[in-house]
Amino acid sequence: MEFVTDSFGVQRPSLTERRAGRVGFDAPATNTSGVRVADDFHSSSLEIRAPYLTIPYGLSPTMLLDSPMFLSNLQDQPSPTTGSFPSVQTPQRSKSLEGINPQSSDSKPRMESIPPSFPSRGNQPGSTMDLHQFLPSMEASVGFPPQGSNLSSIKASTDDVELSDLCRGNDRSPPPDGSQDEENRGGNSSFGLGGLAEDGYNWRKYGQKQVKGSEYPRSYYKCTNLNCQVKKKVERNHEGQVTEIIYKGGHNHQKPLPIRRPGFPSSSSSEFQVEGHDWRNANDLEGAPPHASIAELDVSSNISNDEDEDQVTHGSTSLGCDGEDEESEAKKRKHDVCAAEMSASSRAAREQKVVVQTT
DNA sequence: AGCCTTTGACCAGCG
DNA sequence: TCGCTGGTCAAAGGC
Ligand SMILES: [Zn+2]
Repeated sequence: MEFVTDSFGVQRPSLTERRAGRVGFDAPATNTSGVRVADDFHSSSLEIRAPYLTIPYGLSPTMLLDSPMFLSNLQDQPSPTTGSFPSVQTPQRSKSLEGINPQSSDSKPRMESIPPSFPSRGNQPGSTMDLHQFLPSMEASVGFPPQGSNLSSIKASTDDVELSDLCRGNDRSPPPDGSQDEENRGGNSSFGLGGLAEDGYNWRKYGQKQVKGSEYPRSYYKCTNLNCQVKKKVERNHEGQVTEIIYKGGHNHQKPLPIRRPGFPSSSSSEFQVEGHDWRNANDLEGAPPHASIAELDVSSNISNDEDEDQVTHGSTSLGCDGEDEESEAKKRKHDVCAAEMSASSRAAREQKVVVQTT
């Protein structure tokens, strides 16, 4: 991706023109459908993915990232990797970093969003952090396996953040089966889970493609917020579970108002609760909105880690009041949630582990 | 009407 | 220069 000045995501004039010119289509031959199944798995993505962090399912990546504990621990707790406990290693940035942070003029655009905050902490390349400590706290704040969310693992790299094995439906991106509509429509997701990886933002899918390194198709999403060019790539397996999520850029706005009703997850807001945790309530609340923190975080990620906290705190979240339509949505969501929960429970048995790998 | 997903095609980077 | 690949566009259609 390419970065871009500030108009990232926006149709570039040149492009537009070009496209306009070709309207009638010529249809050469690009066959998107040429699905290739991971043959050389990892070929291109390897570098990027190599470094990753696997987190117990139920944890929200965002939370992770936002969690001060987590961050601080990453930074301060270098320790050897123990077999039983996770450790994090910070990879050095890989090539593809680009970002997009239009808003922060000073920062170069780059890609990463949630993750950014994550990696930003442990930027020392090659360093290994012990996650023992932050885990507990995270769990606590997150509320462990949140219903409906099946985050089984998260991968994070300095470049892009990757969340792996998120539960299906977490993302509002459509499941393979086609039930997607429920999830996506109007930014409401059926599972509501909005995706753990989700951060409580609204996303619009703008493309899908079979990526060579991955077995599953990758979906591309953009933040629907005006002026926000954050993007994310989501990969889902045949079951609809999110296997990987990569965020790019940082949000320059607050999360959409969640409609949160006790006991019910909300659609867009569902994302807040994806992990059974409400961003607004947690420590991350304040600013945790991935957006803000991320945007800046990633900026600092290359450099120092000190500022993370500031950024993390700087966002103020409005606890949104409930909207009217909220109820109807809530109902709808409830329904979805139930489904999600069911599946979640079945998946509960998944291994909960944190694995960090470095290149 | 508005917003979203789907989907085929185009574009750009890279080897 | 060519082909591959990832990313994006935008028309079409759904809700
Ligand atoms: Zn945004």
